[in-house]
Amino acid sequence: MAQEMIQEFLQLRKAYIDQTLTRLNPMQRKAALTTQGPLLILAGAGSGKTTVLIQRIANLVLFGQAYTSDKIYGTVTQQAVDLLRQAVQTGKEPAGFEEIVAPMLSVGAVRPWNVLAITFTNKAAGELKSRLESRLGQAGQDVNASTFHSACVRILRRDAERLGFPKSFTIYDTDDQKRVMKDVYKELMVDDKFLPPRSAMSQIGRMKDQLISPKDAMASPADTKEGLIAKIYDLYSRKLKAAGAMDFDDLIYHTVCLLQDNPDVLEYYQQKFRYILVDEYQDTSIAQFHLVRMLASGHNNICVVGDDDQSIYRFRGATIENILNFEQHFPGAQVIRLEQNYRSTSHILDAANCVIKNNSGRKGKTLWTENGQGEKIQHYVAENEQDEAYHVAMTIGANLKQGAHLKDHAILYRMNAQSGPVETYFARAGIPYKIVGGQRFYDRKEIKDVLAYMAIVANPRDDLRLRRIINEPGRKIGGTTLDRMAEIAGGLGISMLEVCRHAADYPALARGAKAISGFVEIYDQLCRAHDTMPLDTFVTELLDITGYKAMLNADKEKGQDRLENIGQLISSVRTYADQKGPEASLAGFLEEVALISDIDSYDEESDVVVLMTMHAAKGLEFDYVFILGMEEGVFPSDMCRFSDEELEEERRLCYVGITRAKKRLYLSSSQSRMIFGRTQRNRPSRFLDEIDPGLMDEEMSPALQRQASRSWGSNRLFSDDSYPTNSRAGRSTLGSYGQGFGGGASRPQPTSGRTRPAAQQSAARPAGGAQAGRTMGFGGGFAAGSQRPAAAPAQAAASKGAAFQPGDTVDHKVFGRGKVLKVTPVAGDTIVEIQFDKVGVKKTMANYAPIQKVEE
DNA sequence: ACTAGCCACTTTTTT
DNA sequence: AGTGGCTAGT
Repeated sequence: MAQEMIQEFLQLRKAYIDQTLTRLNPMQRKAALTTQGPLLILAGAGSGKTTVLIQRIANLVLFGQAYTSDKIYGTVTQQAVDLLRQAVQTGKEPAGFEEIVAPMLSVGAVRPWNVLAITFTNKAAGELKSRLESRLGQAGQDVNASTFHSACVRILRRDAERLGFPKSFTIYDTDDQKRVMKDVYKELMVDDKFLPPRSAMSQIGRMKDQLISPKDAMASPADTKEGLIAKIYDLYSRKLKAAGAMDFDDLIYHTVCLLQDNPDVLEYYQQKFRYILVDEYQDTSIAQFHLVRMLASGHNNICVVGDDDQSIYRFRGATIENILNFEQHFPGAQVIRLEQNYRSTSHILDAANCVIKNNSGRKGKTLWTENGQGEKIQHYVAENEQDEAYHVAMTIGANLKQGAHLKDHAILYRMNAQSGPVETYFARAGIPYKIVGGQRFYDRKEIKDVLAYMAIVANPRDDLRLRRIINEPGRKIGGTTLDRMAEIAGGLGISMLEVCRHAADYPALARGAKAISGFVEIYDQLCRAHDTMPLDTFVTELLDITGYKAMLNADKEKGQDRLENIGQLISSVRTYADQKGPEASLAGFLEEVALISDIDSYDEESDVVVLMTMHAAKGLEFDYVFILGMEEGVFPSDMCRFSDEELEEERRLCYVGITRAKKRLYLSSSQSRMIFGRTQRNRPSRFLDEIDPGLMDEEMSPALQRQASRSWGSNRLFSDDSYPTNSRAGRSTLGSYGQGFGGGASRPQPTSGRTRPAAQQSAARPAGGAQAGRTMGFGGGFAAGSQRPAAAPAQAAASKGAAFQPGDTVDHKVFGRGKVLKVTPVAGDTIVEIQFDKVGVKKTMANYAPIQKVEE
């Protein structure tokens, strides 16, 4: 009898646990319930892997191994069985459940702080934590979730001294690295033509990713160049160590060294992290693999999630082999594939599959979905990048009319530089947007200066940062003095600041001694301020003590902007201090700044169009996705011309880009594009050719259609000579032209040059032709397609600006209705200030903004 | 020591 | 094309 009761309890317990996973499909469920031993989850794009990760952690914390175990902690009573049955049947926990049944539901439940989850970005870590918190309450916050880099910093902060680094070591960014490298080049008298510093830096980085020490590198140089790199690597490392600094790669490298050389430290972390999860495993490096394997070798509970088709960071040292060879690295590993996609329409998914199947060396999987076909993918052939930007804006406008929001739209591209034309267009048209990536806020000069001041207070050994600000504002401490100082410091093996303190003792510094002691005075003042004040007050005070504020106040041009930026920095210090409470520290803040990336601050709630690279878009999803620059030489990039491996990486990147889209995907290629200061004509990307034509509609820029009709006789523009592989574009152009011509509705439009002298036009506005084309396009679009662009551009521009008067009611495609407040003519255009009903006052450019006068 | 002007280089992607 | 770093001149 008792045995039957126990059996029933076990069955009910299993059912109950199952019930907590109701939203998972069978494969996802299996992944969430497989808690012991090595596990590889091959998760295709949009397969719900984040949900699985969360459910898996929740299952660990709430139930441990109860799902598969026959153990029961406590005595099974009829009451317990009844309560549990009731919970299973009703889906609700009855009174008494918590006290009587809950303790019997778990077998070896895992304490949340014994779980380590590694994510790719800080943002992903934050999201994981907050979703865990809503599932598990406080326990969710106790789970360790962070990036490799932040996890390593935390480990190193405890024990950096064992490696000969101060606990408050500085983290060097790329810019800092470059400066050190410059010194190294000077000291070793390396010719930077023979070996570009960038190349040396990246090769050194790759060595660190492979756990090759400077000694290893020096021991077996394959040729002179490698020998030289080894020497550079060695000196570079010594310099960083002397400065008490680590670069990004060092954070991983030194952590691995620390754990390898200190069994007690390793054991501590093996005990601490009993369950390890690694997301985006396809983008881990060799060093990261070793780190994971060392940590996991205690309990062997290692779960990695990834998609070999989404490996896009090889250039940064990621080795796709980690995921391909997981089963060899961790014997007995189970593998679970998640291939059902919940994100995209089947058209989009099929297109992604079309592209990626051209890669070799894949684990191989095919995503499928139960979502409908959806609309076809659109391929827009633009005349140039302005036309491309214009088309994006128009399409977004049309989507908004259908009820979509700005934030549902993402514009993706290969390189940050491609954001420019779109940005310009959006800014003028008043379309709200945000760029993710590009130059970071923290990369601004004034910010880096203030941070450098903060850094030398935290780490007096940081010579590099000292050099940055010792004469900023000017204190009559010049290059010669600094070089001598560096020499003395190097000779004595002490920091430059230490040399400054005794400047008078060194004859070489006699001339600058007074200025130097003035700086030391300032430095000591800073330290006192730091010791006695809250962090944000300290930074505010710092600006006064150092004279930095006075310097900016004196600068009429850029001073105010820069002070505003610094104001932002101070408020982020305040936010940090509020968040961390008594835990807040200067080093902690600097560390957060060093490791933060732009994507981390991306806020998906704010209703703006978002622009970013496809790399940055990894892990995100949007209803409407635009991928710009689908051209050979742009995407795939020119850099991978000679390497199949790199071409495959580009293709994976394309796969990532396509699979970001939920509802609609817009691809565009441009016939000509200004790139690196040159106008190029690229043929459409091979990735376009790889997509089944049945999945895609093609649309050609109106400007190109007109051109096509003009050159039809000579048949030059789309001859097979100029577009060898673009027969599809050629056909459809002719097709659409043919229709227009056949219907007699359209005649070749006059060129802009005919109605306005070409010389005058180009003098007034270099890209006048293209811009005029856009302006007209907008007009046509807003007149519901009834108007054909026909007027001369100069007139169109002038008349459009003049069409608005204060008091007019206008309709803006993005902001809706509004009243014109003010009209200000400017060179070639008109600023129209509008009070909108919903979004307040905005300024727009008449020629660019999607506005139309409304008769009342 | 500082400034102005010139040249060269940039850009593939980022923790 | 733009920026940043470097040189030469004051």
